[in-house]
This record gives sequence, structure tokens and C-alpha cells, in this order.
Amino acid sequence: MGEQTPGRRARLRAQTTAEIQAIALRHMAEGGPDAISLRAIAREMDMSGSAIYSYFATRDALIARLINDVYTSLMDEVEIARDALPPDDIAGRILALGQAVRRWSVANPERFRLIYDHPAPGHHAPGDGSTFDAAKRACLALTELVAAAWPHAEPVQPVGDHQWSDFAPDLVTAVRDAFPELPPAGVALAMRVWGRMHGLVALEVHGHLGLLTNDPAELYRVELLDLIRSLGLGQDIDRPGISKSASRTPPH
Amino acid sequence: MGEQTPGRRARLRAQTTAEIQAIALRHMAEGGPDAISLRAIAREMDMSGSAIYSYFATRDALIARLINDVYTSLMDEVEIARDALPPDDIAGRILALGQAVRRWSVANPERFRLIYDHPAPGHHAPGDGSTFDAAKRACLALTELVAAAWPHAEPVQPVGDHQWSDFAPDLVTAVRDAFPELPPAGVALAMRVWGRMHGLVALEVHGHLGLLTNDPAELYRVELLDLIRSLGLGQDIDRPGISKSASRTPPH
DNA sequence: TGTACATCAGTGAACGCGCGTTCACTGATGTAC
DNA sequence: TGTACATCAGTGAACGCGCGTTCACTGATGTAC
Repeated sequence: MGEQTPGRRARLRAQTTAEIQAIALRHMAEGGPDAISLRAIAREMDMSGSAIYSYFATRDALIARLINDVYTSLMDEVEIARDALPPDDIAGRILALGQAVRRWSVANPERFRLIYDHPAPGHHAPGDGSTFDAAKRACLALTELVAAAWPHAEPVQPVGDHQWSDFAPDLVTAVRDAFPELPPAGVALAMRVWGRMHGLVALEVHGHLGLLTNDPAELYRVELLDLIRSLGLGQDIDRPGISKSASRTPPH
Repeated sequence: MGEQTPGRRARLRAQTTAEIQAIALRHMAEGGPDAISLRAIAREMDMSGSAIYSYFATRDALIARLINDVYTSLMDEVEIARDALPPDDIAGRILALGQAVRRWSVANPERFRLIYDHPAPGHHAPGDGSTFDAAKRACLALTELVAAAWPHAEPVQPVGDHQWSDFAPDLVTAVRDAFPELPPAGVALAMRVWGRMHGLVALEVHGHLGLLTNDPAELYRVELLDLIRSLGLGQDIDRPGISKSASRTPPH
């Protein structure tokens, strides 16, 4: 009774697969990526260790899947935050995107480490393809905003020496398709914006900032404001939506 | 014959200790921090596994020592690069410091990971004291430059909400001693500068940038120029010492 | 210069651990007639 | 509706591995008289 298109077995299978991943993520959150052990996961599920092999061919396969899913969920969340603001509010969107990145990262430090630190020990990214796709997605989301800001940004940005040939061919075709007006320097700027958003967050997630300040959120907010200024959008940053209170708990 | 003050035994001892550390660093460079195995080190030195315990009480003790030494050597190198320029050339010093950070990091990716990523699995920083000192040293080096730039930077930086109470007491006293004119916002700016220098480098070291561009050095150079501009030192960045050719191999 | 003793670097066997992965298997769940 | 068969999730024992750490010890190097 109750056989949908996926089939009962298929559903149970998917559910077990999901449970394995969930436990793996929790173990990772508790003990780092090395703490992912097929035997330990099986133990927690009251299964024999070998049972996992019906779901993942190998420990590496599980980890590769986790990386993929985690990166996707980060980008989903970030894009939702960005899309909460109107497309023409570029400054607001950049701020929202940046703060979403930080929020997610601080809330999920181990997942952050999984995708941004080196892969778990012994793990070699399979084909590198998926990681590349994820990085490209992140970079493209930023490129879209930078492309919109480019007319304001170009006059106030330092002149660098960037050619199309400096970038990965895949990325180049994707960018030229989507943003025909954007020169190589714009792509470079998008990557620098990515790096700038990454820096403080990486320090915080790895515990280096917490020893020095107890208000990293404000530090990051100001950094984003300066970033927005450096994109030539300085005139937009004192609007109400961007006020301090929006990003910080009670003003005192 | 030939007994100096340290004593022959003491010298041999120091030498063996150094060799253990060197091998540990090499193993780490090859297989990540997990690849540090006391037994493997001993094997390579043609010693029994237990012999290591005359030199380090525990695996964690070895790693703690490595972190300390590596952080110190990074900061030594960085400060030398900075001091190659005259003290009043603030923009030049910032650029030199930043590029030294990147140079060292790209040349020693595993050491970078050792000090900036999470500690090796199972390793809890002993007392956190040493890591704190190292982070403080890095932050103070930047604070010195930011303090010098502050009169130029303040008018062009976004206004944030920073109090002395937002920072670690140790840091506050150190800063107020050394730079009495610098307000809390200046300390915050120093940390943001740190984060900004860290971001692109972290992405590059972890292999995320290499998939997208093959000239991360130029990306980083332009980022530093923009950073210098955002400190109000824009007028200084077109001097010869800062020209592109200084940071990049042949112009074509 | 020679002898007696203390130091201490290094040995090697052992303990106990958890791991990834393979393999021949059982028994329940679903499918076809 | 009932029977015969195929599927396949899960079992449990085993292989072989490397690890950190402890412990009682040996033998060379240094020191004191």
C-alpha cells in the first residue's frame, strides 16, 4: 500500500542515505573532518560497519557528497539573503550577501572548514569538477553584483594588468555570456571582493579574531561598508536599511 | 675535546630536536598535519618509536612547538620585508608587508595551514597563550602601520561603533601604550586590514583561486593598492617602487 | 692516568585502539504469473 | 489470492594496517676522585 513513483524501497534508501550524511556532518562538527568514520556512523545507526557500503562506495565518496551538498546549501542561503533586496539596490545586496556569508560561516564553522580548508586528510577531490563548479557559482554571484557596480567602481579602482587569458576559459565564457560589458578587470575585482569577504570570516571561524575582539560582527559590517565605498557606491551606505542596528543586537 | 658552554650532549640534543621538527614539517608538507606521526618520524631517523619521547613528551607538545616556531618565522620574515623600506614610507611598507605575507604563504602552504587553519586533529592549543601572542604580534605589526596612516585614513573610513571594551584587555593596554593617539576605531581598522590581507591569500593557499585565475599575484597586488587607497594614502601609490614590474615577472 | 660511578640516549616488546574495506551469507521485502 | 522467484538491505567475521604511549632494559658517554 502506498507505492509512489519513487517506490518504497527507493524512499527508504534515500532516507538512510540522508541520515548517514546528517550523522557525518554532526560528527564533523564535533571532531573535525577526521572524525568522519564509517564505522562510527554505522555504530550510531545500529548497523554493522559494512552496511554503509550499500550507500557509499567509499569514505571519500561520502565526503565528496558532503562537500557538494554543503557548498550548495551555503550558496542557496546566500542567494536568498541577497534576493531579499531589490535588484537595483546594489549596495544593499552586497551587504546582505556578505553578512549572509558570515552568518552561515559562524553558525556552521565545521562546514565552512569542510569547503574552504583543505579537503579532509587523504581525500583528493574527485575530478576537481564539483569544487570548481561551486567556486564558480560563488564567484559568479559576486560577479553579477560587481558588473552592476562596475560603472561606479571603475573610476575609483586602481588600474591593474588583467587579460582574459589570466582566467580559466570556462569562467571567461560564462562571464562574457552573462555580462558582455564587463572587462577582465571587473572579473578580477569580483574575485578580490570574494577574497575580502572571506578574510575576516576565515580568521573568525578559525578562532583568531575571538582572542582579540568580542565584536567581530561590527568589525565585519564596517569592512563591508568600506568595500561598498571602494566600489564607488559610497553615497548609498547611509540609508536606513544599512544602519548599524540592522546588523547588531541592541545598540548598547 | 671541544666542550663549549652548552656541552656536547646538549648540542647533540638540540640538533636531534631540530631534526625531529624538520622531518615533522616535511611530513606535514607532504600529507597535511595528520601526517605528523611520531612513529614515522622515528622510522625516518632510524630510531625506535619510543625514542622520540626523550625529546617531546607527547605528539601535541611537538605540534605546539611547531606552531610556535612557524608563526615566529613568518613574522620574522614579514618584518624584515617591511623594514626594507624607510619608516615614513607607510604605503610602501604596507605593500611590502602584504606581499611578504603572500610570498611566504604560497611558498609554505602547509605551514600556513598549520597556523591559520584549525589545529591538527585532536590537538588543543596548550593554554592558547602562545597562539594569542602570535596573533597579537601580527596584529600589532599592522597596528603600527595603521597608526601611522590614521590621520589620512580616518576621514575616508566608514564610521563604526567601536569601544575599547570591544577588545581584549591585553591588546588594549599594549596598543594604548604604543600608540596613545589611536582610537578604538584605529585598532578595528588594523584588524580589518589583517583580514583583508588574509582573504585572498587563504583562498589561494587552499586552492580555490588557482581554478579561476593563473595570476593571483597581480590580483593580490591590486587588492593591496586598493587597500592603501582606502587608508587615504592613494597619492603615494604610483611611485616607481610600487610599479607593477616590481611584483610580477616579465610584463608579457 | 686510571678506576668507579652516574647520567641518559636509545631499544624493543607490548598494550589497546580504531580504522577502511572485503566477502560469503541470511532473511525480509517486493514482483510476476 | 496464492505461490515461486528475484532483489537487495543488512550481518558478522576477518584481513591488515598504523598509531600513541608505556616500561623495563642496555650500553655508550661523560664526571669525580
